[in-house]
Amino acid sequence: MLQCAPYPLLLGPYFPMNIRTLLDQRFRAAFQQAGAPPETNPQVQQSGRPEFGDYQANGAMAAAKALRMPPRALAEKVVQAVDLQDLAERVEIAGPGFINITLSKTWLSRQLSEALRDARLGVAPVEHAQNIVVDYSSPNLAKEMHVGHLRSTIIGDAVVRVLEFLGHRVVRQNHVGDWGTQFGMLIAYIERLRTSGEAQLTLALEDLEGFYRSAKQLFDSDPAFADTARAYVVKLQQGDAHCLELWKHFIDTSMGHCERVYERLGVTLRRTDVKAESAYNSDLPRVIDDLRKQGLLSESEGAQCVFLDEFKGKDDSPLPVIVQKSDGGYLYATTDLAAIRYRAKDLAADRVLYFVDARQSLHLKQVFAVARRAGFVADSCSLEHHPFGTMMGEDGKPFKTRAGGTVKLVDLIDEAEQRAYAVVSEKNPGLSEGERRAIARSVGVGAVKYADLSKNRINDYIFSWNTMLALDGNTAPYLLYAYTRIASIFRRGELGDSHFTGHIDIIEPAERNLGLLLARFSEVVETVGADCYPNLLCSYLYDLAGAFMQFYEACPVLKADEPARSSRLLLCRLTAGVLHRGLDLLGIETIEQM
RNA sequence: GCGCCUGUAGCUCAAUCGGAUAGAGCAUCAGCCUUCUAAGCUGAGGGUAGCAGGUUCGAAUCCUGCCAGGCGCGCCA
Repeated sequence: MLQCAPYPLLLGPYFPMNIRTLLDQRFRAAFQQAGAPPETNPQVQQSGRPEFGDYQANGAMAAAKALRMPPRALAEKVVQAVDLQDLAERVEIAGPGFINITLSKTWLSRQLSEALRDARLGVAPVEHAQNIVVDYSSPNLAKEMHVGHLRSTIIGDAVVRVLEFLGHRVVRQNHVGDWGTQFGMLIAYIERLRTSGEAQLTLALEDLEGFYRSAKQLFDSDPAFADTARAYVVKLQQGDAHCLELWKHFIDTSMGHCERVYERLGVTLRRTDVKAESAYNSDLPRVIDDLRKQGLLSESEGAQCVFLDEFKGKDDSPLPVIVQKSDGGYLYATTDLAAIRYRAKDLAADRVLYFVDARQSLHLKQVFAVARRAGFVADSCSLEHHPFGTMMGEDGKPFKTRAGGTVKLVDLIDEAEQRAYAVVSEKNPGLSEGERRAIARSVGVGAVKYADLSKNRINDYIFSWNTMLALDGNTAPYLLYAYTRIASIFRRGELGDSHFTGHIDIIEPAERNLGLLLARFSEVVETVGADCYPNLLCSYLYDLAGAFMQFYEACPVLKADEPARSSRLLLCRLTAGVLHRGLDLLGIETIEQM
C-alpha cells in the first residue's frame, strides 16, 4: 500500500476551503464596497483559458447594468476594493469587464503543503451534515443482475461514497423487487424441481437466468403449471406458510447472487441495506387509507386513483396515478409511496436520491407529487430523481449478447477481467501469474465502472470493450497507470514516511499546473455531492493524471537537486493521495504496479 | 395525440450559474525511449454546435417554431 496517507503531524489550525468559495467571499465583499447590492453574484469560476489566469469573476457586467454604469468602471472599483493580497499575484481586467485572477505560487505552495498534512486532502467536512437516503441498484430478484442494473449500482455507489466523504449521514436503500406476479411462477417451478431432488434444484438455481427461462417456458406451454403458478401468487399474498418458505428460499439464493456481484464490483451495498418491496406490504392498505382521508382518492373504472391537475393525459384528460387495482391489488406506485413516507418520516431524510432509469421519470414525478400532496414528505425534504440513459451496444441498440439475450453482470465482469489479463500479460510479462491476475481484476472491473461513470449519466451511452479497456484516453487504465508511476518512483527511491520532508515549492510550469489541479480537488468533490454527476470527478482525475504525466516528463524527481527533489516528492505524494482518494470515491481500487 | 430526454469533429464523449478564440480521446499524419514503467509525452490536420428565428453587452447553454432519434403516457414493475 502506497504511503499516500497524510502526515500524522498537523501543524497548527488548518481550515481547508475551496478556492472558488474563498474567492467568492472576497469578491462578494468587494462588489458591495464598489456599490453593488449585497445579493450581487460575483460569478467566480475557473478560467476557461490559461491566458485569463486561474479564476475569473464575471459578475461585473451584469451588476454594472443594474447600476447603469460602464462595466469596466465597476470592474475597476471592484479590483480596487478586493482583498487578494495574500493569494493572488495578478488581478487584471479584460474585455468588457472580466476580472482575471492569477494565484500566487507562494500561496498555492502553502495550500498544497497544508493539504498534504490533512487526512482529507484539503476537502472540508460539510458544516451541516444531512440525512441523505439513496435508492440505488434495486434489482428485481426474479432474474440475475444484468447490464441494465449496472448504471444505477455504479453511479449510486459513487455518489454515496462522495456524500459520506463529505460528512453526510447516508442511508443506502436497496429497494429490491421481491414481490409480484412472476414469483408465483418461480415458486411453482421450485416445487416441481424439489420433487426430483434437492441437488437438482440447487443446481438449477445456480443459473438464475436459465431458471427463470425454464419456468417461463413451462408457464407458457403447460396450462396446468400456469394455473398452479397463478394460484401460488394468491397463496403467497395470503401468507401461506409453504409458499412463503419456497419464496424465501428463492429470494435468499437470488440475493446471494447479487451479493457476489456487489463483492466483485466493489460496491458497498450489504444485506442490511436491503429494504425490499415486500417490506412495505403491510403498510400498503394504510397508504390507501391515508390518501382517502386526505380526499385525494377517487374511483375510476373500478380502480383507486389519485388525479392531480399537473398531470394530463391524452386530449387534456386527467392522468391518474393508480394506487389500487380494481381487483384490490396494489401497484408499484403504492409501494413507492409507502417507501417515500418511510424515508421521509422514519429515516428523517433531508434528501432522498433516486438513481433510477430515465424511463421512470413520469412515474417518479407523479409519486413525488402525490407524496407531497398527501403530506408524506415535508417541504424541507428534497426529492431528487437522478435519471440515466440506457446502455447501448456498438450498433446503437440496447446492449445484448450475440444471441440477443441480456448480458449478465457476472459474464461482463468475467470478460473484462479476461481482456485485462491478456493486456497485462502482453505489456508486462515479467510479472508473476498471481500478480497479473490481481492486476487484471482491478483493471478490468475498474474499466467497466469507469466507462460508466465517466459519461454524463443523462444520455444513453455506447458500451465498447475497445474504448473501455483502451490504455490511453479517458479510461481507468490511464488513471491507474499514472498512480503506478508514482508508486514506482517511491519504490525506486526506497522511500518511507521519514523521507518526505520540507515543503512544496511550486517553480516550474508543469509543477504549477499539477499543483493548481491538486488544490481544486475539494471543488470537484463538493460539486459532485450537490449535483450527483460523477463524470465531473472522472474528468477532473483525468486532467490530474494528464498533468502528472506532463510533470513526470518535464521534471525529474529522484534525480533532482535539493530542495526541488523534496518538493517534487511531496507533490508526487499529494498527487498519489488525491488519485487514490478520487478513485476510491468512484469505487475503483488502485494498484501499485501494472 | 400529449409529455419527457437527446441532437456538438469520421467515431466515443466534455464544457461549472449564459462569459472571451467550443475542448479531450480514438482514428489519421509527423516526432520523442543508453535518462524515475513508451499502458507515456510533443506536434499537425479535422466544427454551419440538427435547421430557422428571438432574448442578451455576450447563447452549445435561455425562449419559440420546425426536423430527426429515443423513451413514456389507467389497473406489469
